[in-house]
This record gives sequence, C-alpha cells and structure tokens, in this order.
Amino acid sequence: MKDRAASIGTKERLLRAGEQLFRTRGYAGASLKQLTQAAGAPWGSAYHFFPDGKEQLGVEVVRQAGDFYGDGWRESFDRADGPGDAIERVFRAEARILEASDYRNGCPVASVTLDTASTSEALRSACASAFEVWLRAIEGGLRKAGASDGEATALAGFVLSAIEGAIVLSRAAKSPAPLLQSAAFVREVVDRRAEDWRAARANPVQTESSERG
Amino acid sequence: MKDRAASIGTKERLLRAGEQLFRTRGYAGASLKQLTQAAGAPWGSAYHFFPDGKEQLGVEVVRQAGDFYGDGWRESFDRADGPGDAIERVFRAEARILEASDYRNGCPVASVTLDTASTSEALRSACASAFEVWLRAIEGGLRKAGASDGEATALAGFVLSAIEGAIVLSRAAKSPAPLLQSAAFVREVVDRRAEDWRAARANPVQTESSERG
DNA sequence: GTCTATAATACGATAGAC
DNA sequence: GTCTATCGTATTATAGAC
Repeated sequence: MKDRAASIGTKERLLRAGEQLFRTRGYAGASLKQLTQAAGAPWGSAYHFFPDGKEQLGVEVVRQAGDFYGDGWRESFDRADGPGDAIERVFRAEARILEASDYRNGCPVASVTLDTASTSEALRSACASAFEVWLRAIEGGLRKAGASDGEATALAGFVLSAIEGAIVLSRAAKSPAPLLQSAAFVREVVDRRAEDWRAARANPVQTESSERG
Repeated sequence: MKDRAASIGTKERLLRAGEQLFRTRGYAGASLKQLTQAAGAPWGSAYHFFPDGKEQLGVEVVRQAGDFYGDGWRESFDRADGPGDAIERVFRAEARILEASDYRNGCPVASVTLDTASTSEALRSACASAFEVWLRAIEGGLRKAGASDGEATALAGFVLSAIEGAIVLSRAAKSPAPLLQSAAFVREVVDRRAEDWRAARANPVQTESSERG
C-alpha cells in the first residue's frame, strides 16, 4: 500500500477528511464545516479547491477511494496464495479495520451510493465507476487464476456484493461475524472453481470435467 | 404479504413515508419537511406522533421494516421449493423492486445504518435488531431444511450480506446484474448443503458423508 | 387534540479583506 | 491567492392559535 498519511497539501487533506467522514457519517450526514475542521483547513479552502462545492468534493473522494482500494485488491491477488486466499485476506483486513475503528470506518463508496444515487447523477456515476474499478481488479485476479471472462465477471460481482453487505451488517451488529461468515462461504465458492480451473488447464480436452456430479 | 397500502392513520403514513425516503435518500438526506409532505401530513404531526423527533421516527421506521420484511423472508421459505429456491426468489424480488423504482428503492435499514451507526446508538441498535429479525427468519428456513443451528446462523449471515451488498452495487450501476450474479452463487452454496442435509437425514449414521471429497 | 407560525440553529455557498 | 465574515436558505424543534 502507498503511504496515505504523508503530510501533503490542503486539497489532499480535504479529500482524506471527506473519505473519513463519509465512511462514518455518510455523505449527507457529513457537513463541509466538519470536513474542513477535520482537515485542519480554513472554511474557504473547500470552495477554493472544489469550486462546485460539496458534490465535486464527493465525486473526487469517491474516485480517489476507487483507485486506492483497487490497488489494494490487486496487491492482495499478487501476494496471496491463490484467489480464495486473496479474497479472504481482504475480508479479514476489512474486519480488522472495522474492529480497530470501533465499527465506524465502513465503505465510503457504499455510504455515498445510498445517500446520493437517487438525487445526484454525478455522484451515482462516480460510485458506479469506483465499484467498477474494484470489480475489474477482482476480475483480473480471477482470470489470472484461470477463470473465463464471463465467469470472472460474475464471480467478481458476487465477491464484492458479499463484502459490501457484510460491512453493513458488521457495522450494525458491531461484530466481525458477518464478514468472517461471508468470507468462508465466498472462499468455498472461489476455491472450488479454482480447483476446476487448475484441472482444466492440466486437462484441456476434458472441458466437462468441472461439472458437479 | 399484508396490505401495506391501506389508507390508515397519519402515524402509519408518516412511517411509510419515512421508509420510502430513507430508502431513496438515506436517513441524513431525508428531511422531516419532505417526510411530512410525502405523507400528506401537516408539519406539526411529526412531533405530535414522535415527540423525540427524527431519531424516534427513524427507530420506529427501522423496527417496522424489520418486522415487515422478516415476514417476507418467512413466507418465501414457506412457499418455495427448498431453501435455495426461497433465497433466489428474494434476490429476484429485490431486483424487480429496484428495476420498477428506477433503482431508487434500496434497503431502508442499510441506509440508516451507514448514516447513523457511528452517531446514534439508538438508531444503530434499531438497525442491528432489524437485521437480527431477518437473520433469524433466514436461519429458521435453513434449519427447517435440515441445517444445524451453527450452520444455519453462519449461512444466514452470508445470505443477508450478499443480498444487502448486491442491492448497493445494483443501485450504483443501475443494473440488476449484481443481484442476479450473487443469487446464482448463493444458491449454489445453499443447494449444495441442502443436498447434504437430505443425505444426512436419509443416512443418519454416516455423518461424514457431507464432506467434500 | 390538530395544525400553523415561528424560533434557533446549521447548512452550503459567496464576497470581500488581507 | 488564502482565509474570514457573512448571506440566504433549510433544518430541527417549539410554541401557541384554533
């Protein structure tokens, strides 16, 4: 992971504070005043760096979060021992993040989606793009493990859905259980297929060998 | 399903309008003014029926949604042809709800969770209870199909996580794909176990027969 | 007991001082 | 070019008319 805590410019601090506040209070529940205060920035700097106001800041926060956590997914696939392990590691990392923050730090993109998807096309579109970045990162990891394009796309949607929902349940319950429960079943699905992919690679002719019987 | 559209008292209309607005705009993004207008109720009635204000209304909206959709889960298990079918039907029903509302009507409990879990213990607790109602409904359906208590609990957490996350992704993408993709994989996991449960019932001695090999 | 009018405050956005 | 002071509006909440 890149060093995100480096002391950099005011705009970057505003974006970081925005991500943090959107995670904990949602987009609508986070005010620009809280945001500038959290960033240690004067009130006017919000409109200096984001002339179009809160919506523009939200769009950039979501885009940055998309890029950053997309890198996280890719790194997990690079480092892990197979796709099932890579995915389980992300679930477990998220469980640690939640526990360490007393279940405050959820997913900023999910929060912005639920608050704004029906009221701001710019923000909904930004959230869709951020999710797309993550989906493609997961897809890429699955394809490298041998998944076909279509299978990788569908599995990626399932994996991301499971972790996003588990984060919501874990936050409500203040417990890592939903994340850990989901991780096990998701891993089961992925590992099962990864085995089939290996078998198909070893036996390229017998394409039906992966059917359950 | 109970008839939810019956023309009843003002309090019930306020609760319904609250559920609808929380689904589309989140808790923080929905104002009491919008809410009373949507309910066709005068401004003062909000504080007449909910003296403690928006938070109290939110708690009651979440509790009612928990009860109502909990019944929905139970009915799906009662009517469907096995637990996998019951669960897939709920995913598909949710996909239809989203499409019919142009992807506005998400889950009110998830929305309230992400906006308030870190700022209002009363609302976080209400959301946790609503999710618990749904989890126990799913658990009950799975146990009736033969799942052990522990297995039913873990599977229910996985199932609810998957659908909640898929709703978020579907809303952002304005596409039913995440819900339909997740439905297939969740069903695969559940059907697989349901087969084992049937086998275990037919062969009560061979408890290890359910291991994959 | 319902509803209208209003208070007090917080919000997003702007304008102008330095 | 940064930051402070302020505007107009929207919010939650209350108080008082009917």
